[in-house]
Amino acid sequence: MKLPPTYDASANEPEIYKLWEDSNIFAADAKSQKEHFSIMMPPPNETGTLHIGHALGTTLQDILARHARMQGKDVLWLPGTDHAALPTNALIEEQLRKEGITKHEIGREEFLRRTKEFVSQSRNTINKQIKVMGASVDWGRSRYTLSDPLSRIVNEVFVKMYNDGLIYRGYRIVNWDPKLETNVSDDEVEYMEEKTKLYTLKYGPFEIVTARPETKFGDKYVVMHPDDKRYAKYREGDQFEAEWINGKVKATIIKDDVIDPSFGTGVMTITPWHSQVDFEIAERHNLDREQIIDLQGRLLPIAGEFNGLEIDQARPKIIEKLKTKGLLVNVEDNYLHNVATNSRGHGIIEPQIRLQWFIDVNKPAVLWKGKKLSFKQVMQTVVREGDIKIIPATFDKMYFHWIDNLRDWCISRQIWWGHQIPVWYSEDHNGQEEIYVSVLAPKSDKKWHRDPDTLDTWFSSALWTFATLIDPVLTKNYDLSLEDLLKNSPDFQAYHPTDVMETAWDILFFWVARMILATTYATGQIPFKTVYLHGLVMSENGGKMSKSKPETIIDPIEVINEYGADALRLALIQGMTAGSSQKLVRSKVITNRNFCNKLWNIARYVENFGQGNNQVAPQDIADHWILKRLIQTKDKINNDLDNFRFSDAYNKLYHFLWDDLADWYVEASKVKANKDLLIYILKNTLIIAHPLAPYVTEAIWQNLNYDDRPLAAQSYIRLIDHDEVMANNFSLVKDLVSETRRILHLLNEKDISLIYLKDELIYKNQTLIKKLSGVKDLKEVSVGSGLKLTGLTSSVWLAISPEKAEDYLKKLKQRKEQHLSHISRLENRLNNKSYLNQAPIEVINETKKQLDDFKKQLIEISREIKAFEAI
RNA sequence: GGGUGAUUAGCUCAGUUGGCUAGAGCAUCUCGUUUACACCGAGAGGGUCGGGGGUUCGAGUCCCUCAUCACCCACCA
Repeated sequence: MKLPPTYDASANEPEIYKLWEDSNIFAADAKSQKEHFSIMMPPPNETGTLHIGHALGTTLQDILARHARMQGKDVLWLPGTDHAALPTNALIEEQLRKEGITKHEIGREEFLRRTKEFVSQSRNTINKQIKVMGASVDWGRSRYTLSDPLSRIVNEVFVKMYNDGLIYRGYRIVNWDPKLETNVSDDEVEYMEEKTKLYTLKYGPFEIVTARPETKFGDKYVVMHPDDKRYAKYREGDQFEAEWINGKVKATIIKDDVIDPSFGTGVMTITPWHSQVDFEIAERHNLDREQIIDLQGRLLPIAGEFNGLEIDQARPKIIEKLKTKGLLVNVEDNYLHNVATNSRGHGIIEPQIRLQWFIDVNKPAVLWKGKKLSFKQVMQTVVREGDIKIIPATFDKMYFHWIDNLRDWCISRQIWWGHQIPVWYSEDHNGQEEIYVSVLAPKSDKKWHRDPDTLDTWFSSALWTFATLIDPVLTKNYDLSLEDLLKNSPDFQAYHPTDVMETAWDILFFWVARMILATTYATGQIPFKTVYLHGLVMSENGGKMSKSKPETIIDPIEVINEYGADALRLALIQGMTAGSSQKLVRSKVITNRNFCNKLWNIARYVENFGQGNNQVAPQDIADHWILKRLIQTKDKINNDLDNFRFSDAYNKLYHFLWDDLADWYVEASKVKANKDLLIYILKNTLIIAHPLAPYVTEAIWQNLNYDDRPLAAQSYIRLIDHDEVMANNFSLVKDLVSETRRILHLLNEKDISLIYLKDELIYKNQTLIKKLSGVKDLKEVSVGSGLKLTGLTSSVWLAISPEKAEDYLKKLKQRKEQHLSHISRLENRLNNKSYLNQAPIEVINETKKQLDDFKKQLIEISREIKAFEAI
């Protein structure tokens, strides 16, 4: 089949993906004798479509997977999706709101039915998109966090932690979102800057400052710094009466050093039920707490006449009342402060004290390498001791800092979409609450009711690397313990710990850290050996892409439709460095589309020579040279990919393919083609390029019928030998050609001959040199004349009269100056005793060689200049 | 308030333990339609590596300092 002149990605890609799927080459084989390699795809949220960040992650993982496969490993790249409890729940509630109904009206069951319908649609879209990007995942092993098998593991781990005393239930202050009626973890809180009023109020003998007067009804403690001299006469525990919003209150003095004496008056009252800091003060001093605001964000009866009002309505009325009572001292208008919001849905967080489930991160109950450690300690240990390596290493600091400040993890949520907590309650005969914590529901005839709360989404995601590897069939057997399940699952035995976790750095805490926490505990293994973190992809103007600003969003699917998946993949990794954000500019995508087309056209050229022969051998100097370059390139790319240097690998491929192969070897082959070698070089270039640009390479492979098995199933092979001297001879010819071209272009001359003194290399390759350099012809002479080339060991002249070469003379003089300065720099270096004593011998030898080369060239250049001046 | 990272050609970015005569792509300029490719070929110009100081035989790379930008954490009563 004759290839068309340009590579049309959209015409080739879908068929190729189908070919890969049909030939089942991405299926892992746990029983294989080959070395195993495993990587888990971070499961995308089933809330919509994939964004450009997913495209980057998918590309990097695909490169790793294909590279490992070509190294002859048995590769498992496991795909899947996340039920994304909070975001999904928020989305469905939003839908309901638009329809004018509330979740309470339709009930839990109907709500879940709707949600399931929505996510299954969303999942289809996502899976399609993953295919479009060319991801070589094992679809047969696709997993879902809210599926039965994974839910079983979620329950197992919950129960195990509960039995080990690592999960407890308690009254704690949580981040309550009245909008979604759930609490969220600290990490899910997002602060937004807001200008508001700051009120100074009179409170007994003190003045206090607040931005939130509506929380103040129950305040009966006044707190100040113990060392604050202004208030030295007050002692802890002193009491006084104060006129307050709804009449007189009895207040108590508390001294605590969290108070900043320089803020406001240095005195504050506290509301432990609705503030983290206040709650902690109350804990330390054993103080009363009272709820002021209910879970829907309305004031409670303690607010007296304001009972039932929403915060926004109540605030101005409260201030009005304070004013009439003469308690309002001052109002500052533009007070800048941060409002806590839920990062999903942006409900304003109202701290509340609630009975919740927590994971204790400080209790030493995790057995790790023979020691009992706390979750915090395990998470620190595995990274510090190098069991897990984070790339780039700079994220270590962030990781440790996060763990140092980690508090107990609140894992219960009040939303409906998610894993319902496996806890049941009942009353015993004394009316005392009885708790039943188990993977299965209690069977006794007592009346049990299940805890209505669900688990934080990240609890199930934390199990992703191993829960996905447990045999789903086994999970139906409840006689098996978690240990049994792990032991009897071939996939877990073969693929865990996984080799790499590749993900965006912004979920290092949410997810990566928690996988480490849960996996070390549940399996005794690390979840992965290496964590590779990629940066954010920014819009063309450098800002973050955000859903609220649709014009900033680059849709990967649109880009792929226009330029092809390979072009997008290559654009994303070109110049990318781990952990740093990058801007995706259109010109970059075009460049890489062109790259794919270049490869396509090399193949078109090679296609002309028909089918190859098994007898491949280099003959001419160009053959030896291209083989040498191919081997070097292959080794370097393999090394780069082994070390996660994606951009470097691509850079080397780019220049090999474009500069060496297309511009030199293909051109040389037009003089004399070694057909079999040409095909051999192309085949192996395709193999090397395949992990980076899978579609176009496979398209060529298929079109040229290179093998029965797809390119995606091929392995790197040991390349045939080449001769060093021959290869270097081509380099000499290349230099000669380049210099000739430069001079001809500079002088804007054509139809010039090259003449040379007897030289076997030039004699043998005169057709090649003539064709590549564009000279009229080559002649052997006994005496040279014209412009002598300065860059070569042989004596070669351009047969042009020197009078025509004024520009060239200028150039020569410039070069002479440059050479002189280099020479003096290198000589100084070599005269420096400290340098000679301390620099490594290779560096010194390199310097000597450089100096030598410069000197040799200088002689040539000077001689040429003299010849000019003699005219 | 605490911390981290960035600053290299007009633009987007590489530069792995210090050895660099600082690279690439795009853009610019010159020449060129030689049938694999104009999504092309040949050639050229363009940077005192943010400023200042230091360590070293040697600094884009390490240290200090300043400036600007980005991000993270904490949270302001």
